[in-house]
Amino acid sequence: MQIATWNINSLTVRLAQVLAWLAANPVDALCLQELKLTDDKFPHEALREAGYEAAAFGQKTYNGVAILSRKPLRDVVRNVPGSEDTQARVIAGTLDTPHGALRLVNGYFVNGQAPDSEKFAYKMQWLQALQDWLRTELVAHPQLVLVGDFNVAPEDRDSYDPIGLAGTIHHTQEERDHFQALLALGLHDAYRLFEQPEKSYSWWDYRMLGFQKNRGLRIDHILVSEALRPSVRACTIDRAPRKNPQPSDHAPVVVTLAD
DNA sequence: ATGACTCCAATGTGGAGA
Repeated sequence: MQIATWNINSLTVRLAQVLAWLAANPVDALCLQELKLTDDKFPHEALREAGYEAAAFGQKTYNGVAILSRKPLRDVVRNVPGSEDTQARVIAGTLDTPHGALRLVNGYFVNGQAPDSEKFAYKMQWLQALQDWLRTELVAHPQLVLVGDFNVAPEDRDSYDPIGLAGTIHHTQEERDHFQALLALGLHDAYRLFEQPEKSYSWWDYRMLGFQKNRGLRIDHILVSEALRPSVRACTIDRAPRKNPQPSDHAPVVVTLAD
């Protein structure tokens, strides 16, 4: 089975591209971030015609996450329970597979703006709350996949300019420590389970021909639990949609698990 | 370069993203 994650930077603007991508890549589940629309405007019907059900968690203007799936998603949770977060950043649900229940957690992690900002402090709190929740989620759901736009470049090789950007947002030690703390829960970066091309990124700035010059960051990730690790067959970044007219600034990441 | 590009809310221009 295949699970994908894609920050589409407005589902209103990108719906046609999402449908085209799904037609070419009929994954079992697609996790979206930055819907930028309220739930009453979510395009359930267009997605249903494409063969996907959706659990959405949106808000006006900013944020918003959804899980699209070919088969029903159950036990859906919106945001980290008890977190009182006013921003729509997490949606989770369970898919029943031939190998048992698979818990899927989709996050639009806080950007954090700058290391000395209030938004960065919020990012740190948010990451801690996610970590604390996932610790218990993993006990309840040994087969768990955490996907999303993490807004963290975990290592220097995940940035086009690790020296020039050292200590700036996405590159700070605090953010990387949080990423490592997620791995320490018993999660594995699916992309790094395989040999990958150098300079592999999932996001490129719209400005200054960022994509054309491959000045990007690898900040969209798929983490799999220990129980799922032996099942992972591949993990790839699909750069093709970034070449579309009016693209999202992020590319989809896809993991393939043994059937 | 407090930039660049894109989206949103809104019709002025600024916030936010990363």
